[in-house]
Amino acid sequence: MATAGRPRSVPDKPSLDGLEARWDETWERDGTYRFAGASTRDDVYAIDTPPPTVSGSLHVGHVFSYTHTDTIARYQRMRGKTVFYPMGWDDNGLPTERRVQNHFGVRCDPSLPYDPTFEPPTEPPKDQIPVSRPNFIELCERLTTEDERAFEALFRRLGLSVDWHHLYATIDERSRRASQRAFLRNLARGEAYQQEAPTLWDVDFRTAVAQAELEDRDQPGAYHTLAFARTDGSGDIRIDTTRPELLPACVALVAHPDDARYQPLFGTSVRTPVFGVDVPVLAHPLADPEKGTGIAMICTFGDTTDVIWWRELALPARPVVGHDGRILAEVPTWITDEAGRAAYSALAGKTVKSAQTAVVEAARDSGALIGDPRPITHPVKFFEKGSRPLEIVTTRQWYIRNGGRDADLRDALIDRGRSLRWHPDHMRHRYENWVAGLNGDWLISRQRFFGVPVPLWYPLHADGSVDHDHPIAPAEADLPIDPSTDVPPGYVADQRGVPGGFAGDPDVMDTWATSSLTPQIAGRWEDDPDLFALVFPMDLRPQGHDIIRTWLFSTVVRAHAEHSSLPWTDAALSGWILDPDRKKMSKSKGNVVTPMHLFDQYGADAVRYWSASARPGTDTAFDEGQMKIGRRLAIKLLNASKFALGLGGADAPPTSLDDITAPLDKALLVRLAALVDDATAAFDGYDYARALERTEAFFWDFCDNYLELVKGRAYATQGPDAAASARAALEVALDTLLRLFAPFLPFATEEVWSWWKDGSVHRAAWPSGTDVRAAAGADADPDVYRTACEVTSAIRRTKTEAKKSMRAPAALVVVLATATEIAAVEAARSDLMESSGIAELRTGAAEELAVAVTLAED
RNA sequence: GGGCGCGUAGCUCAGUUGGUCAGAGCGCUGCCCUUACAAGGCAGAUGUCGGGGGUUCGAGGCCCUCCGCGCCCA
Repeated sequence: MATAGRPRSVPDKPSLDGLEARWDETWERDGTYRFAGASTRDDVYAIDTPPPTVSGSLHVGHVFSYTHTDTIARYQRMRGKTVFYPMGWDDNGLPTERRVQNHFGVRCDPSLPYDPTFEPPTEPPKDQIPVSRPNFIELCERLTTEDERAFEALFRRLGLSVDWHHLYATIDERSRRASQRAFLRNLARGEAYQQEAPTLWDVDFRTAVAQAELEDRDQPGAYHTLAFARTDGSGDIRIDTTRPELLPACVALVAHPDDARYQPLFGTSVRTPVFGVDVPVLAHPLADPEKGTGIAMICTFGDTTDVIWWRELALPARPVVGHDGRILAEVPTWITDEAGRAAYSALAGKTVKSAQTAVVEAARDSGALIGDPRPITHPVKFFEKGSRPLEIVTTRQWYIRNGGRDADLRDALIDRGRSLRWHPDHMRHRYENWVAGLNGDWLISRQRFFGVPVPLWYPLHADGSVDHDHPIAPAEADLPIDPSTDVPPGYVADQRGVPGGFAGDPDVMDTWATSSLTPQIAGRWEDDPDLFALVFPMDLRPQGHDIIRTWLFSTVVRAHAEHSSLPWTDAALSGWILDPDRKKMSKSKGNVVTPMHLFDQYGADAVRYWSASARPGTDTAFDEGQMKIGRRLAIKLLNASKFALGLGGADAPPTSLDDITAPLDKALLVRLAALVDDATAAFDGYDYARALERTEAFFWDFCDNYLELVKGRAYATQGPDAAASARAALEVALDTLLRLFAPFLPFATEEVWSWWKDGSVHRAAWPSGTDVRAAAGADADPDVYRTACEVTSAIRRTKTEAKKSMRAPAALVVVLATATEIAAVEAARSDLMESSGIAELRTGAAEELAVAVTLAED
């Protein structure tokens, strides 16, 4: 804390302009934020930075949440940690796939071999050129380079203290290797398995999707009442359904076992209208007696409840919807009735929507439709990126166990969540609710083309069919591999696709299957064991609260499986940016604010100030007003610093802590020590907003009151010793405040630091309350400061009410107060008299502080 | 329907274990060209702390209940 005796260079007119470019360059040149390595894990603070989707556009949400993390990173660095703060780009997945297709006019065809000479045409052609998956990945990396530059420029402008030497991309070789290695180890341990099963399916993307990627959307629909004739001829049973088009896939009717209305019918059978298929009437507790007529038709498969009924009641599978979302062309064998077969033929090839119209017409004609359809609005499951309702089709898929079908694993994962420190704490409920509500394992295979390939091949039987039961895995040393191009051990390329040969797994993995390994990817798991040992498990996962069920949970699943640990000790959940109408800001809503102009207008420190003002986890309205305040704060910091450092000129004699003798100065510092303790505790609890708020409040008071009180004395109007006390206290205060502000205002604080100190404030030590308290001295009395401020405030009020200038002299000020307060006034007497222009200051005893001011005659 | 969060000045929000806790900033009003700062400074006004019960000597802070808003999950 001792101040260096270095010549000062305080500018005449401090300014925020140009600070960002200048300091970014200096920090880069000096390696200020480089991860220099450390001797032990305890010396390191490692951050699992969220890789932004680089094919998305820049928006203020990026500056918002990344600022929160950066304040923590800077705090930890100042606490003496070697901070591991990498950056990643998320270029793996559907958004990039679509961009690459459109930009280059290509499409990925994994059946093609890699062409090392391929060059896309300069203009995208009308018809997309099919290219191999490795070629497609190369084009992705080429295209995203420019997006990455834009993101890096943004983050540098924002002043993120990221170590840009630790950069990864989720489709790069390192990520593919980690992703495939983790999968193969899951497979070897039995945590990954394949299964042919009903699967939620997006008919537009033509891929399976996982439970975590679902969302319910309210959709218009209609209840249709259909009459099923009892096969014993004793009447009919009426059911309500919103999906009459699935009538040909009906395998049973089901009612609640306790439902007296239907109990007599259990075990009997009915005939489906229109299609004439006999199906049983069964009992199952999931049937809701309150819903519709209380009895439902089970179709394979209309929704996830159908899947449960199908499994638990051991029903046959009668699929009628194809992977394209259209009714299968071939008339099913289970429809034997001639009229039924004719009715089905009329549906073949129709979308489910037009099939519904056709079935309803047919049912109406046959008299099976009772009354008119009754419109309703109901929640329907969608792929979160999709535009049509999901269907359920039976396909072979790869799964990773996540506790959805195993109570022990689920409990273990819930325990992991409980031992994670959540900021804010209540976010842990989202995790627990999600894990407790899982109803299946994590489906990781996707029938897409771009992504990390499932790293497996399969032998082909003599008849050319695929032997899924004996997958062939590559050696870890060969990773990453692409089974569409690489040849499995023991085979030659010519055997691809021929009977007795091999076939590559055509699927890629879910992007979360790779993103769930960001701690391993960033920490160079297995590629650099020394680094990995220093950074894993990491300290912090910062992320949005909307992806707890996906990113956070899946990362916990992978670390639990591979490392038997949590991937990090702390998770900090940031909120969303809302537009002024309090709607979530998102690209699809078209209410996104791009950030670059905000830096031009307010400066990076100001934008950071707005971000850091938001409490952790709180959704926050976009507010340029806050940025104006932040800008004012940064300018104020420059100006106040100029004043404090400019006293006595550039070659003012160095001060020492021993110079601090004035009670008012001691009082300021003892209050400052309390602030340091407060800000430190706030940061230790990940509450950067509180640390900022306290520091800011102290600083404004410091400027408005302390600086005004000591200004004259600091100019040496009361002699050199009194001046030295003020200057020394000012330096301690400024030194401390700069450090406290450094995580929030990295540019302004660094600028001021450079006026009088060597090195970077961002590598300086976080202040110690104990040290500041020691500088204040054991006899420091905070009441001196408080009382002096109250008296000053009263005098100012009098002058304001009299419409006088603050410089107007006061002939007489009488302070009536308690003995303690009078002692305080006496201790600050000379500063009070000088700062308020008091000719005569008297005191008198009273129970409450009262200040009587007589202004001088004009 | 279940879980979680939130309702405090016109606006945006602080108020950590119940006892100067009724606050800050913006906005508004008035004053001041004060030698760090006029893209400033000083000062001022504004609230049955969502409603109603309860616990307590004492409640924005605790308990119950109701109303409204948001998010997550069914």
